[in-house]
Amino acid sequence: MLIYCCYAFHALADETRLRIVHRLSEGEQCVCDLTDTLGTGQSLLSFHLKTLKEAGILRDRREGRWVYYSLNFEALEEIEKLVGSLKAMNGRLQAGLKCCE
Amino acid sequence: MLIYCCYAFHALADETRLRIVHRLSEGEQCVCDLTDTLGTGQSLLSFHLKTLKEAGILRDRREGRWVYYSLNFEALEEIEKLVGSLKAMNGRLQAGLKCCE
DNA sequence: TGTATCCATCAATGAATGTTGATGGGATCT
DNA sequence: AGATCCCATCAACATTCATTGATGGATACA
Repeated sequence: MLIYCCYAFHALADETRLRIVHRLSEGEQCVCDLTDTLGTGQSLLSFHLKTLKEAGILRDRREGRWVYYSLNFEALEEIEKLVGSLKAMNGRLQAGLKCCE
Repeated sequence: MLIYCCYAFHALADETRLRIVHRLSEGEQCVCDLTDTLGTGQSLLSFHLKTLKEAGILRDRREGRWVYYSLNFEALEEIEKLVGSLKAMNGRLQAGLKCCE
């Protein structure tokens, strides 16, 4: 889980990719729409989409000439769970309890 | 918020740093303890601690010769909020509603 | 069949980053 | 004051990564 999140964090640790994710949080989009919206070169955008996809954060779906990308709900949940678990242990210790895992 | 989380994600996008964060989730520790636990060189560990601190994820506190590091609860909450908001919008669209921001 | 569109891949370049070893600064102890 | 311990910083190197432009593959349309 730590290792997976390491990949996921790396995928999210880029301004262009975060903007992509933010756009896709509004719903699935094809590459050409993202190119227009983000003002990025098509080649570069494709590289970032691949990075996000390989990290499990995006899914893709082909429809004719177009490829649609969308967020992978489960990946976001994994990240949220990890961060939450760190917080949880922190909170327990702040309350004077011990970690039992 | 996106920009801040970009820095935070970058800080977390490293296996050594994730292990540091995981250790510190059990409570604050001084650098020499972390050096023993993680088996990392002292110089390298100091570099990673600085990276995490500059991203706002860690706090440090000096006590005599020792410097103690601990997690910054607020930073983790920011990350959790961002990831959660992405999920939330995604969910709304899956339910057929529109994003109104 | 030929052309146009959408997208991925490749090669090349420059910048950023992780790692190591050596040095130095600050605090404690004798 | 001198020695020792904890930690940060510096220089140097190798590696990774973002970016760009060119090429190619797949699909749709005339």
